[in-house]
Amino acid sequence: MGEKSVQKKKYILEKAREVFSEKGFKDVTMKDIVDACEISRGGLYLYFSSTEELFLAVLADDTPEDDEEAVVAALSGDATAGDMLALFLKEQKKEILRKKNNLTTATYEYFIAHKVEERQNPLKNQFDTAVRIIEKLIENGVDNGEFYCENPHGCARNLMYVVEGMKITSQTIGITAEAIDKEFMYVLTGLVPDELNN
Amino acid sequence: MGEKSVQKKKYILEKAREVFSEKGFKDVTMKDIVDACEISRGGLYLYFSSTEELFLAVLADDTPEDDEEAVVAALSGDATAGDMLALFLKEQKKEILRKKNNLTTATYEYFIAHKVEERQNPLKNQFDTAVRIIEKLIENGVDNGEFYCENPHGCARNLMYVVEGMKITSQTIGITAEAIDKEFMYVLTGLVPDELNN
Amino acid sequence: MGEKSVQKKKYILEKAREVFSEKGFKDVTMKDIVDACEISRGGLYLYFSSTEELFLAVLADDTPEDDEEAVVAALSGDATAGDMLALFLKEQKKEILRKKNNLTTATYEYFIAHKVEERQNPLKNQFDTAVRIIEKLIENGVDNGEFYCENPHGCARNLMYVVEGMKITSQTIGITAEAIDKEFMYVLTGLVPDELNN
Amino acid sequence: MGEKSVQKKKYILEKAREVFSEKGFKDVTMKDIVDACEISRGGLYLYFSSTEELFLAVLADDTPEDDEEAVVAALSGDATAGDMLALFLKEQKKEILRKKNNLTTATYEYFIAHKVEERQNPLKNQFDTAVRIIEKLIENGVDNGEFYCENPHGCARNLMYVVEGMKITSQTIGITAEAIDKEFMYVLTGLVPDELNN
DNA sequence: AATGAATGAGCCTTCATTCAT
DNA sequence: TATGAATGAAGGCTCATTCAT
Repeated sequence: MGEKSVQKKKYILEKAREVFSEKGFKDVTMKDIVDACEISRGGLYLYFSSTEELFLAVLADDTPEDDEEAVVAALSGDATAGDMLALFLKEQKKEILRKKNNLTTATYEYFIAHKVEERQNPLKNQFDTAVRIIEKLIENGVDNGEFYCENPHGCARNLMYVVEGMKITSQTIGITAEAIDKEFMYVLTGLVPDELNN
Repeated sequence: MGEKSVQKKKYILEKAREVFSEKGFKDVTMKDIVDACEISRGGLYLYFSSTEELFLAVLADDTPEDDEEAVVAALSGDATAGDMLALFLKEQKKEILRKKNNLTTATYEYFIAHKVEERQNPLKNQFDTAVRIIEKLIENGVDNGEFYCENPHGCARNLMYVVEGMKITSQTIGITAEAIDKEFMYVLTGLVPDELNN
Repeated sequence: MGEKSVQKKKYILEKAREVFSEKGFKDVTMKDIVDACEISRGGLYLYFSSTEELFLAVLADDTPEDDEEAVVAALSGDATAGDMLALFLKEQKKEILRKKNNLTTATYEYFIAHKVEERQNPLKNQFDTAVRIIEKLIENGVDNGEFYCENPHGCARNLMYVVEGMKITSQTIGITAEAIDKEFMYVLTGLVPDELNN
Repeated sequence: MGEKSVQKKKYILEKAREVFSEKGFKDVTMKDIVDACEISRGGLYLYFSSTEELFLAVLADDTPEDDEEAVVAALSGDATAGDMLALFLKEQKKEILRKKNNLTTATYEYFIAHKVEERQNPLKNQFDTAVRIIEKLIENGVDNGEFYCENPHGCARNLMYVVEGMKITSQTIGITAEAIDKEFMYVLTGLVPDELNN
């Protein structure tokens, strides 16, 4: 596959991303992709042979770097732990509320229907990565007295389950920005040393 | 609709429940239901005209009572608050891990794809009901010294988001009984008065 | 499947027979059958789900009785053995030359491509039945002095291989009525007692 | 077309032969050939523009010489007529039973579906050539007293129909080495002078 | 000569939905 | 009420064939 094909493959993935973000996973047909890309049916099959394959490629296309960026930002910045945690939560909030170009629905639909080996499950990897980042942040915060926490790992994991809970709630029930803030506030309050809470 | 029809409708819902619990929502066709019920295609349409309608009816069929039972049990029992909360969490755990006759997948699939008016969203109602129950339990616990908690409502809500997070995680990534226990333990630890934690 | 459906199934088989006799087996698509029957695509699938299934049904539909008739005619008639053998060969000739409503092409195409358990192979059964019939005829002829033959079974088998050879030759190279006559004559000459040959 | 092109054409035919011998004729697509040759789609079309053209070229590529060789061998050898006929039949038997690199299936599929002018029909030519060879052999045998036969041409033709019959039987029903031997034996017995048969 | 991306026709198959009985 | 045959739209997929490079 030459240089040109690589371009086209990228182009298809871009368009596919739009389609998945709009229709989720299960409702998307190869025809939808074909229409979105304005190419021929056969043309699409030269690059991808199923919506499954396409979706995994879309996912692979954008998650790794993002994670890496986040990790780098989290560990190398010289902001305080509190600032960084706040930043992280702000990102999560944006993600939870994001309307356009949001693969959450498609991702849930896909992974609900396709049981995947843990090792290769990108959701698992994202979750674990996030937990590690938060844990590190909390530890830093504890070290310099910003936070009080006896079990940073447990706390980080707990926070991520809350985030997951809000993500899915946002998809199925709906959630407001205020509700997210309130929730994060609740969690953060538990981290702040008692003397500062008063 | 006569007595007979009511019977038949119930029968169809029972069978439909089995189908949804096995295949989720999106993969279920009217034909699947017809086959499961061993009735005619036309016959099914006399009662339900789409899988959407059917699924909502299935949901309506079994959630209300269950919730009610739970509420009643929670408020009228004479067990301690701690026992009752433990019981509640045990139920949640069972639900999260349950393999057979589990509508979770179908429910997620349905409500991810169908945005529903908040008021009529059964997931919303279940969530809120659960929060109220837990809140009440915590308050009771605080009153009699079993628990320590400055914000019972926030704590209850937080717990439910964690539960939601674990539910969806169980569907998409997978989760072990141990992981659930650890998580519940973490939350409960935060509720126990400090002097008891040591 | 009710009375009506049985009618329709018969109707489809009739039409399918025409299609197979015109186009052979491999070139026939479900669409060809649909068009010939003037029914809907889905309609056809209610009765048959592949051209393979259809073709086997077409075959099953007309071979058994024919064979039986032949057997009965061959063994119960009161014509001489010579007359009956001549009749049999005349039938074979007609079959070899038949243009319309001829499943030979389709049959060859089908069984060349689909290896079938010997027991269930209709071609095998037809061949063996024919051999038995001829053998019986020859034996009768020998008994009453019409024929001379030391190995009726071998002779019958040989004759059938010749018939098979002419059938396939007719399909691939082409064969004339004269060529068939000449060939049958050659075989028959070997059966007639020497004194009559001169 | 330069020297180089001739080489490539030969190469393609070799590979095509393998494909046809494995898949018959009708199931072979241009893509199959392209894949087998590991050349480009467009590249193949420079040499052959359909599987029909390819198949005819494959046939033309290997039959003429073989026949010629056979003829030469049959007429120039100094073996006895009986030995030579036995050799010929042994070759036929090998051909009938041959599994690998066997164009029989493809050939039947092709010529069943494509009616060809007699003159240009390679099957016709092969058949006629074979008949001539056998006829000659029998005549030689009769001349030197090995055989007894009043109609060498008829006998040769008959033998070839039997061979054809066994070939197609081998494709559609299946045939054993023993069945072939038995059949050849039957035919040969008819050629041996009576005094030798006892 | 050679490549291989691209096209679009064409077949397969499944379903929701209707309707005569 | 209940049946189930029938329809036709829709999506999946594969190929022969072309064409710009």
